[in-house]
Amino acid sequence: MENFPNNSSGLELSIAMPGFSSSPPSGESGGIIMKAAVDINQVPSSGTEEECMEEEDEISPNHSGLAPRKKLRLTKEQSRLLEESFRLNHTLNPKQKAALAEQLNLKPRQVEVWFQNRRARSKLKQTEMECEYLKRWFGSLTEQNRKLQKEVEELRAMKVGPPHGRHPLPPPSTLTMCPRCERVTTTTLVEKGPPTTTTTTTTSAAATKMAFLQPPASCYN
DNA sequence: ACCACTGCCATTCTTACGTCA
DNA sequence: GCTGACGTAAGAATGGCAGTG
Repeated sequence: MENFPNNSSGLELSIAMPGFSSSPPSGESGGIIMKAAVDINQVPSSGTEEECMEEEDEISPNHSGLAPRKKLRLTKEQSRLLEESFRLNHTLNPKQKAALAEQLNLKPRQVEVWFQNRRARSKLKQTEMECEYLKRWFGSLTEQNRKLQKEVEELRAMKVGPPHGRHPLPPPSTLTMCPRCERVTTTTLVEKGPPTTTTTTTTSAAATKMAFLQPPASCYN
């Protein structure tokens, strides 16, 4: 059973989102090929931006207004290694940071910043996906609400005067939302049973329409 | 209480790309 | 087709704040 991500640090949805491709995180934005992209196997030669940066950023640029800060563009290989590390760990301890920085020929601070920004991008992506998910959920609930309203109207009509020998309607159902996890359930009342006897199912309509609709793991705890 | 360190966040700013005249 | 101006997205970097040991 897939779980809705309930830890924001997890940052990885395991749900299938229609219209969303789990694109490679950062690096190449939307298939854009950067002109300045360096060959993976190419060792940065003297004069590449990385080394310029390495040399220049000893000089504290910026808000003095004098030396405009130079922006480093990571090579594909550097990005690849960073992504690989990120996949393993979303945060680095000082040792890992230093080792990675040395391996990439970057400063520890740069590695740190990259991870910082990478976490932010993940979170943003996560938020966007959750937003989309909630929109779809809302749409589904609206539809379900519409059906239930219709059902209520039919029941009211029956109460006024049911035709003789008419096939009985299915028992009325209600939507309830778990206040803790906001999981919506459809509750069907069973006639002649004790008041607590209900058959509770997850919103089947929504669940079938939206394969990604999964209750949070906390719900099962 | 103070300090150093670290993560997060909002923001700035550079760079590369696409579009258009 | 080429070119320069302009707008925009991506992402590297910065500064500030809060939490922690």
